[in-house]
Amino acid sequence: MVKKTLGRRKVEIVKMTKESNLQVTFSKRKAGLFKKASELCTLCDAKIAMIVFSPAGKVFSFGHPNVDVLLDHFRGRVVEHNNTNLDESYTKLHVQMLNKSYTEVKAEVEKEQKNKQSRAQNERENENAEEWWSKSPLELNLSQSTCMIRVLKDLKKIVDEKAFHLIHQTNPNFYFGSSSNAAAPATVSGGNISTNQGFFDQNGMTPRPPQTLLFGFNIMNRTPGV
Amino acid sequence: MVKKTLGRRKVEIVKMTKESNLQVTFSKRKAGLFKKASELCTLCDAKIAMIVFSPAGKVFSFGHPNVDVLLDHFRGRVVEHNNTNLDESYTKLHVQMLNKSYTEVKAEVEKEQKNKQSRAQNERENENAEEWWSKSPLELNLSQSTCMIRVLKDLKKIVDEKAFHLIHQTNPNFYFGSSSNAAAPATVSGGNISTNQGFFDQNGMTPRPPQTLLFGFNIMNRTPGV
DNA sequence: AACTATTTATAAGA
DNA sequence: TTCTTATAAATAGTT
Repeated sequence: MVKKTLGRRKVEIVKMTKESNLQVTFSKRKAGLFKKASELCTLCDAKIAMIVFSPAGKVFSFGHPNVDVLLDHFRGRVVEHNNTNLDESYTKLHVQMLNKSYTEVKAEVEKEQKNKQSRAQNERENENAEEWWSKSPLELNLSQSTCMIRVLKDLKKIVDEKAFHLIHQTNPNFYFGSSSNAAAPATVSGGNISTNQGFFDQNGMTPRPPQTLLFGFNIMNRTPGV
Repeated sequence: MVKKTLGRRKVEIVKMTKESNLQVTFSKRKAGLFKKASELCTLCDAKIAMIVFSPAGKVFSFGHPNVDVLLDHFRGRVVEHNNTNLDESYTKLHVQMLNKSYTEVKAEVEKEQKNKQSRAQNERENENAEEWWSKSPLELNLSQSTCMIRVLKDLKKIVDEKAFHLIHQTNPNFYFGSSSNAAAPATVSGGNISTNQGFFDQNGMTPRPPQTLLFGFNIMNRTPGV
């Protein structure tokens, strides 16, 4: 009895050389990663926000219950939300979110794909979706804000602890500020820029202010080109 | 020959009932998730930012190359960065970041743990780390900003597409605005709040503005209580 | 997109 | 928590 395939082969975790494999591997592993995240959310009642950029610059996000409130708080808007004009500040941000677990979304998407509609129809309807997006407000109450502050404090403490150990270990492999082509690397007390592995490795395009910033829900079964 | 254990058992992906198992499962699966993310980054040159909240509210983050630049751009600060006072705006945010892959950090942390120092020593040194943190500026150049804008546009398009399908599927299981105990749930065109699975499930604490917002590097081998 | 042989992750138990 | 072990699950290479 001959073997049909060699089966899974062990791979070394280094940058893939074969471009042909990279895309499919990216898709497969991204799906796996989102699934794992979803399972962790369900099993352990965890909250996870995740953003994945493909090498080509496409963006995929996973969020349970949603990504955006999390990030908004992380960015120091907590205090602002304790004030009065919560709705306004949030409306300006065009923050909208969905609250579906990955598995639910995936199941739904799969169901959808079976009785899929014509592409033209989708195009038309997308315009309505756009309107729906940008109009919806987000509210955040005091209890939620204060909770987040506590969480932030925890995070800061953790990071401070870890940061010290890492930075004082004669290993200069850190990233301070922008890296790839900054004119004047900022010198930091106790260290300076040593890595050139910048986040942005693409050439720029026409700058245009984003109108709505949306994420915080799961995009899966949708990998149109990595 | 008797079996020493039953081995891994199949588990249904639902909220774990046994509290005793939940914590260890959370730790294990979080480690696995971070490892998978790290592998995806290395293998496929992907960029990933991930934040995980344990049910107890502890925060863990993974970022490659770092989380913070990503989020900062997502939050609509792209235009701002195309202007002049980049350094100032960023300094105000106290944005600092590390650029180490998960595996590097993990290896380092492990090494560190072997010749660990006394806790008192760490405490003292932490104060210096704090100072180092809050002083470092971050720079972002034009090319990077414009690149991010493109990425944002892609993201918005993806979300808009998917959002339509999801919202128009007679499945009201979405999350608009805050949920748990908002006084007046916002009514959105075409739907309103139906889920009560709020992100915040904890009681508030004394509100205090976070001084520095730091993340974007990997915290692993550090799960002091979920 | 499917298929399997393998590798990898991990549930229980210690 | 950390280690072990048997098994479930993910996935690399192929079709």
